Amino acid sequence: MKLSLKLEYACRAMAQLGLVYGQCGLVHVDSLADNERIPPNYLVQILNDLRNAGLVRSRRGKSGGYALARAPEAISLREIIEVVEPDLLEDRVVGDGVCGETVANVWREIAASFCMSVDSYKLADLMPTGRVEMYYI
Amino acid sequence: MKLSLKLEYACRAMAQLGLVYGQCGLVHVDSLADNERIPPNYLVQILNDLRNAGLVRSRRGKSGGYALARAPEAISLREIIEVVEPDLLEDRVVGDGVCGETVANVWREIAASFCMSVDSYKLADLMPTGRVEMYYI
DNA sequence: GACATCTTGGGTTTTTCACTCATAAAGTGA
DNA sequence: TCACTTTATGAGTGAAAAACCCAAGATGTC
Repeated sequence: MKLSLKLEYACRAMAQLGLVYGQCGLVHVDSLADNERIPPNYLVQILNDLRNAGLVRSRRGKSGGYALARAPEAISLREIIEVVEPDLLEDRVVGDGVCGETVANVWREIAASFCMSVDSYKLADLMPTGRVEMYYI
Repeated sequence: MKLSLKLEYACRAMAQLGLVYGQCGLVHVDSLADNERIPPNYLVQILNDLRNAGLVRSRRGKSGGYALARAPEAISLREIIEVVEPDLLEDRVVGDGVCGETVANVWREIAASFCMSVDSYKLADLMPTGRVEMYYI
């Protein structure tokens, strides 16, 4: 399963936000970037996309930062993929030539089962459960 | 499901070869390329890979060409992927940061289910069943 | 108003994709 | 043996995408 760095970053950042969900404090980009080893400048773009999609909310200025817009159990992995790498969910098969149709049909089935799979995973499944070493700022 | 052109070409070419399996004649590259709308020069490379992997056999010179090495029912979609785009089957997750581990675990599960899925599809499933318009040379 | 933080848009570097082309190797038929 | 046909192989190329970096602006808090 070839997943892009961008998608992995998004999953990790969301999981990290999930860990502090309910503590009603916002997390800074730099904090997220440090904890998950993500280039800060790149993470900003990803968080921006997630915010525009309504998965994350943010505030500017001093004591600004990011937080989940919903509970980790209410956000599916599929929603994250949809924001960051929508092509992974759509089945883009050309379907040209004599066997194009049948080949495309098979891939459509495979894609459908993949979609169902990522839809059943929730953000909570991406979060570590036990005691986690975290550095709050 | 974002599949590369190369993989789709491979599926279509293999399916096309499957259609003439058992007729003990070899198919030319140009014939395959025409029937499946694939750039001939590119198709040569793909067929070469498939041959090195033992999925296809070939002969040069006049009356040369390509044919399946096994029956369409005995070749799984997974084998084709393994040759043309192996990254799709391996789960390349970095797994860095605080949530890297858990995120990687989830993707491993998803990848495993994907592998099983493509393993259950056979080349025969990619071939059109009814009467097909084909131009034999 | 000073400062910290998010926001936005553009730019850059590296890699991958999807080919093309030239040349070599090998088989066929005369 | 020679001409011809077909596959074999490796190098090269143009465009696009991936993975970033940076700067200037907007918006908060103190």
